Formats: sequence, structure tokens, C-alpha cells
Amino acid sequence: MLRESLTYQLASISEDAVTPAARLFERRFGLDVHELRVLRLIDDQPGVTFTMLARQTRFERSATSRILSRLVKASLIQREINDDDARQFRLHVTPTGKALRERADPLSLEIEKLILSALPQSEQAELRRILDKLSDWLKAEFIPALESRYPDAAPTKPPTRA
Amino acid sequence: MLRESLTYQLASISEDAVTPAARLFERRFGLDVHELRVLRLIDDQPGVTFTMLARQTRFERSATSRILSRLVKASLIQREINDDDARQFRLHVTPTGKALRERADPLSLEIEKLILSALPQSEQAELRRILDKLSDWLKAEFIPALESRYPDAAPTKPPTRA
DNA sequence: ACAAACAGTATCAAATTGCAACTATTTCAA
DNA sequence: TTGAAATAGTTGCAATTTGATACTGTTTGT
Repeated sequence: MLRESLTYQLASISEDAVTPAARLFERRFGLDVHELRVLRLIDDQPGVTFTMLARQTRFERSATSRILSRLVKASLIQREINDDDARQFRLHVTPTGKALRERADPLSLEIEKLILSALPQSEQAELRRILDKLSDWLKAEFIPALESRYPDAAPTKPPTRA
Repeated sequence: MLRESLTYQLASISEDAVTPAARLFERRFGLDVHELRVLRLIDDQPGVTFTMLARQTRFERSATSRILSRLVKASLIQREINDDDARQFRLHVTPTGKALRERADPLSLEIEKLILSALPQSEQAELRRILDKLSDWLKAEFIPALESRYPDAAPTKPPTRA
């Protein structure tokens, strides 16, 4: 009988942790976690462009665009055309958006502290260290390693060029 | 600037790890990770009942039922009515299903080993230990803890009974 | 023998996704 | 300087996924 896989365990943990917390954020701020994440990304990089943003969100461009529209409609984000290149928007968080974020961040930190309260201090730090290492490795090296061991793992779409 | 949240980091890791591997399983075995998981659950508990199974899958009953139907159609799982209670099915993996699982398990183990190759042995063990602890705590204590600190985190549906 | 509860499936509308088409602007080259 | 190709971002649409509800068949208990 196979031990529960690491990937499944990670997915379970994140789901168990995220789902209940997400409901709380939605109740309090009217934003789901995706919207909140986009708000934060923009706030941390005032003037980002849509394309830059979409690269960071890990959802599709179209999904990102729709989230953005909702944030704009809610007056949390402001789009303004870039003087240098009128195809681009520069994105900014409005004062309302900043105020919302300032209320949301402490709650995020509290919840995170609550989750980590399952572990002694020493293990909290250790976990973070290990996860950082693991995510760096996954982003940079996992896919190449996987595809070199299992050539059939490669995506079909962009193959070796016709 | 808020550090990337733990929950988000966990979700990212699991997605980065799962998505490329899932494609491989689909190619090789024609099963997605959910189906494979259900197959394994049944194989580990021959004769489970649908309700028991649905409790373990963490998807909805209707989703579980659909997955099950696909597995049955593919002749990997067999449903037979329970003699004691004809409302229930007892689920069994067919020989075909067992054969498939026997091919899939080694691949799972290899991929897991590959992912963990990012870490030295000592940290691999440490990670597992900490994650086990964390997931136990989340399953048993997180929701109550969250709801007692933030009463508005409670689900709306089953409230305090009218 | 009949009402209520239970196991599991099927159905259908709503939400989500991903792709491709589309508009507007810029670039570059003839 | 004009027009083809590339780029930024949005929108429409079809396909899939989801979730709730209804439904069938069986059992339980009175």
C-alpha cells in the first residue's frame, strides 16, 4: 500500500488551509483570493503593465484580464494608458484599494500565524527554509529533469518546431 | 511588502509539482490524477462502499460518482450490490485495474524521488515529519480554531439550527 | 403495509476555462 | 508615408466543470 504521495499531501494541506480562510476574506472584503492576490501584486509594483502582471499570476491572461476588470469596476485599481506606448496600461492601486489592503494584510498574517501555531518555532523556520528551497528547485529544474527522464512528459503544443 | 503567504507557497509548490506529472500519467495510463486516486483508494480497501469512498476523496459526491462511472466503464472497477444491503455497492478493482495500478505506482515513486532530490536526505525526512504534523493539525483543529477567533468564518449553510 | 430515511445516480443550470478572434497601437522597412 | 507584421490587452464563445436538486430503488421501523 503506497504511502500518500508528497504532491497529494501538499495539495491537501494547501486546500485545507486555504478554503476556510478564503471564505473569511470574501465575507470581510468582498474579494476572493485571486482578486486579493492581483491587488497585492499591483500594489507592490505600482505602474505594472498587464503583461507583466499576467506572467506573475499563474492564471491565463484572459482570466487575469477579467479579474482586473472587476477590480477596476470596484474602484480598487486604476488603469491609465502609458504615455510612451499607448497599447499598454499602467496599473495603480487607488486609495480605496490601498485602504482595503491595509485591512487585509493583518488578517493574512494572523491566519498564517494561527496555522503555524501547529509547530514549534524551530520547525516553523525549518519548514519555510525547506519550502523555499523546494519551490526554487521546482520552478527552475523540475520540468527539464522530468522531461529528460520521461520524454513523453513534454507538452504537445510547442514541439520541436515544424 | 508582505512576504508570500505560506498557503500560497504551498499551493504553488503543489501545482508546480502536480501539473507536469499529471500529464505524464494521463499519457501513459489514460487516467487523470483524480481517477488514479480513486482507483488506489478502492484497491487499498476492497469492498468499500460509495459513501465511504466519497468521504475520503475530498471531492463532491457527485464528482466522485462520475469518476467512478468512468472507471467502471473502463473496466478498472467493478460495482457489485452488497448482499446485506442492496442500496449499497461494494467496489472492487478488476484485474485490469490492478495491473494498471502496478504500472502506475513505480512511476509515482520515481517522480516523488525526483522532486525530493532537491533536498538532502536529512531535509527530506524533516519535511515529511513537519508536513505530517501540519496536516494532522489542520484536519483536526484549524477550522474550530479559526471559527472561534473569527466567528464570521463559519459556513452559512449549517448554522446554529433554527 | 406505509412513511421516513438512506445509498447512489442523473439531470440541469451556473460558473469557469481556454482558445481564438478582435481592436488599437506601434514598429519597421520599402 | 504607407502598409505589413508585431504587440498589448479585451471580449466572445464553446467546452468543460461544478453544485444543487430531483429522482430511483432499498431498507427500516412502526
